[in-house]
Amino acid sequence: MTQPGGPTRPDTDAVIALTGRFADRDAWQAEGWCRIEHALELIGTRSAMILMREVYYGGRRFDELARRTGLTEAVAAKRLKQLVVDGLLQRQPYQEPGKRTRYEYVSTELGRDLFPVLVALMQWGDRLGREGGVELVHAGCGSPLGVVVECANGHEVALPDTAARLVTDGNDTDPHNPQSDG
Amino acid sequence: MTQPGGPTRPDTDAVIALTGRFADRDAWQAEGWCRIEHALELIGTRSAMILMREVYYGGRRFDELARRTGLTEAVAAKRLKQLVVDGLLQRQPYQEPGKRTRYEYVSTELGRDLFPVLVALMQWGDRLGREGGVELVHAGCGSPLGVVVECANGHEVALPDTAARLVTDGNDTDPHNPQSDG
DNA sequence: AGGTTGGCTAGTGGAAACCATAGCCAGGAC
DNA sequence: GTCCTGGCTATGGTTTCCACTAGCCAACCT
Repeated sequence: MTQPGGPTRPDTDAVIALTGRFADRDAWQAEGWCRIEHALELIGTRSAMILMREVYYGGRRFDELARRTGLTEAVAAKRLKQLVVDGLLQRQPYQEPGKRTRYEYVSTELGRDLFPVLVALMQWGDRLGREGGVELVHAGCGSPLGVVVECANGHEVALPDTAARLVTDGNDTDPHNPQSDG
Repeated sequence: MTQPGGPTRPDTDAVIALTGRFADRDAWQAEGWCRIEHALELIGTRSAMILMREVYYGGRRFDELARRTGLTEAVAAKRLKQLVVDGLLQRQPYQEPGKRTRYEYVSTELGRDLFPVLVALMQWGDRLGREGGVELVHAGCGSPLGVVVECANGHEVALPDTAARLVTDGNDTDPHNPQSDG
């Protein structure tokens, strides 16, 4: 798994193998390459994450979301506005009989795609061993949810079987074409 | 899926069904019940997350981690110390020939269990459509990684098939025993 | 003994996150 | 009209995050 002539530090049991141009890890401190950081720019605050949680739990209206998250209205308003700008939520008009038109917040597809992140966090949070809490279960069979890391070919992938590469490297560094490796 | 006599707001297409005592969502704003918040207490900062990222990428030594994350040494030192206290990392002595004993940071099992969270975040970050970046692939077949939400019985679970319940409710609210629902 | 290096620690400051309280505004209820 | 209510907005404060700069300390080297 180690690149020939690659990193100064040998691979160990439980790390991700760096391949291609990314094998020179120290060349990539510059910002803009890490998708985790991109994700955290949008949902890196506690308020953003728990507001999305409440939307998943069916919360829609402003005061509902503010109250159930325990956030102040000021923080909830600011964060909801940002989540709409960022495309995770959208405002939808609604009208209860005899009331004026209001807006509620519902998930966009981008927001719904956050589901695995929430599940992964809850699963990891479960390992922290605090008492009680809420867990997610499969409505069909009642057993608890978790996430499984898989590749696009459907293989379950453990940490030692993982490699990292720059997308601009294409597939020329994948193990099937080792001769083209820089 | 809607609880009989349940919440005031009807279920919609893409939310998690609240079951049992948790169906009264407004009774649970108190802190301590949400595993997402527990998780975020430990890895809720950008610095914690990207330090873990670098450990996954094989970083071990202090200056390596500080430099590759782009964090200042002060921030890196503070956060690494906290990650050790929280049990995600541990300090291991090492000695290069002719050098004094130093410590490097390696993942604990708790830290390694964070892997699906990182993958989920990267997968979601990919949807944000920024150029380039690093992606994770299966070393065996070269195809990109993602996470799949599954229940403990191995069923793949989509958002509308998801229910939330309090763990203290046991299984008495699962769909197989609807008569015991309070 | 003095210099160098790796691994921190300390001080300062700005920005962002969060809380608390108070105010505003549109429109149905009266 | 006036009141009330839901949905914000504004102000002010504390805390946390993070950057920058500078300093410290224990070896190892000379």
